[in-house]
Amino acid sequence: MYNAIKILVVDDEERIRRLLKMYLEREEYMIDEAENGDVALTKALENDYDLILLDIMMPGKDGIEVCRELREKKTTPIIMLTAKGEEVNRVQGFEVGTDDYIVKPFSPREVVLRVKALLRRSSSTSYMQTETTAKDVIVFPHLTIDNDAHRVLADNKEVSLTPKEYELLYFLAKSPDKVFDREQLLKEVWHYEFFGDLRTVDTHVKRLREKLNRISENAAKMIVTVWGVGYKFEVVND
Amino acid sequence: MYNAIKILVVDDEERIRRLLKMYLEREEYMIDEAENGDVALTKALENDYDLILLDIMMPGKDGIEVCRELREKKTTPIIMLTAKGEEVNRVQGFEVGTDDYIVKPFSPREVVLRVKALLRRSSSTSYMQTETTAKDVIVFPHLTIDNDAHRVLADNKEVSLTPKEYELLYFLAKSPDKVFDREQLLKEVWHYEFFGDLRTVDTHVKRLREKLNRISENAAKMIVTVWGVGYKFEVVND
DNA sequence: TTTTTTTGTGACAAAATGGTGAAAGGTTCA
DNA sequence: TGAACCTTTCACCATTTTGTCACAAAAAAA
Repeated sequence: MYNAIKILVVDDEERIRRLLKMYLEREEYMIDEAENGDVALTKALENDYDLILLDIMMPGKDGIEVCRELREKKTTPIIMLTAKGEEVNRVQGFEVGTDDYIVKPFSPREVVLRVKALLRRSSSTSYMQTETTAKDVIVFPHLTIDNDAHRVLADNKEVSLTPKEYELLYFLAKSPDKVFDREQLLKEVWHYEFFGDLRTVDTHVKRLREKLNRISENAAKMIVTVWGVGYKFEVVND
Repeated sequence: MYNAIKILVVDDEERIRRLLKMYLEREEYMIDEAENGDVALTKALENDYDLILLDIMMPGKDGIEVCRELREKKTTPIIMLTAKGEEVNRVQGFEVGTDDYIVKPFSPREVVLRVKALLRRSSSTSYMQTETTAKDVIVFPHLTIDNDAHRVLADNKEVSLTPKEYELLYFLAKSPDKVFDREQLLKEVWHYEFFGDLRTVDTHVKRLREKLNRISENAAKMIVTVWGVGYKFEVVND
């Protein structure tokens, strides 16, 4: 099964784990198990689970502690399983960073509902994409330009560019396959009224290629010299 | 005054009670006082307070005990007043059913802020608790911003920020991976019509980083300078 | 091939920019 | 009111970025 939603079930009681697993697998989720806090933490850090069902009461490292420690590294959605009413306060009280809780004894149907609800919420709410605003991102093979973050990724690794380098690349990439001569580039990217040295453009192209090339040869190849005219951005076939 | 919001202030020190009463009356709340645990409990059970400010350290029945006993009968929102350090754990450690806490010595501004936030939360939440409540909490690895309580936790330790520092951080964190130039920040965070010195932003960023860094290097790293443009909030990989 | 034109490149000084500490101006509070 | 705190401004400094040039390399033309 590809792209399956992965859920980690953490409880010291084998019976409970088996129960949860059964119901959740019926919903096509992929279930992983952990029988104590330490195992849970290890697994949660190593894998990117879509959700974690976490019992509070466990010998050794308890659920709240696991939650705390995990939150220092990840924001995986967590649903707490609590034995009694009282415990709810502990979870609900402050900033443990849980997303929901379920009180035992729970009905399997309820668990499934909560899991679905939380998955729905977190897939749309996660901090990665809080805003509904359309993002300004240009994606090419080997090269991504995120204009919101002012970030350039070549083969998924960040390329650190200076402002002018960035603007030049962004300008060219906005109009792929279109050639610009040096005058146009000075006017559009440099916003000069009257021109400086046309060769300034060359120098920046040089530096840009250099930085891209350091990370991805393919990305660098996309800035193409058009002899006698200027430069253009072009998607090349490897 | 009809429909006034009633708050019970519990502390054995007369000075503290007077102080709290002063701040809160300025906000049009109706204040009642109790100088020890037993009186507090009696009053709290007889009246329907909208909120209780409860000191932990008191001769006789202490705050935690009062809270416990009260919780058997009522769900009145409670903010704990704690002296330094250790005590926070007892409250924050989720043993009791408190809703928020304030560490002494407190700033009046903070008290009023917390009181307002908790009143807002508990009035809209009624008995439906977690389900419908849209909590305004942003969680990142190493950093949590609880906009309800106006509290920032870096690696689960509280960071005490000034109002401007807090607003700046919150604003940036609300839109991760988005760069804002200094003008935008002045406009959005400072609400300036006409601009002041753009470098004011730098100074605040400096102090914000300083405070975060004092507690968590990883948290501080999330405020990223984008050279030639401005600042952004970004989740970094260690 | 040789010559001419155009582009790539390294070096370097000038300019721009952000970090920072201190001081001045405001605000809040006991 | 004065003290403590917060905010803003400013000037200095280190660092980064930029524009320019001279020369090497490459491509086109003769």
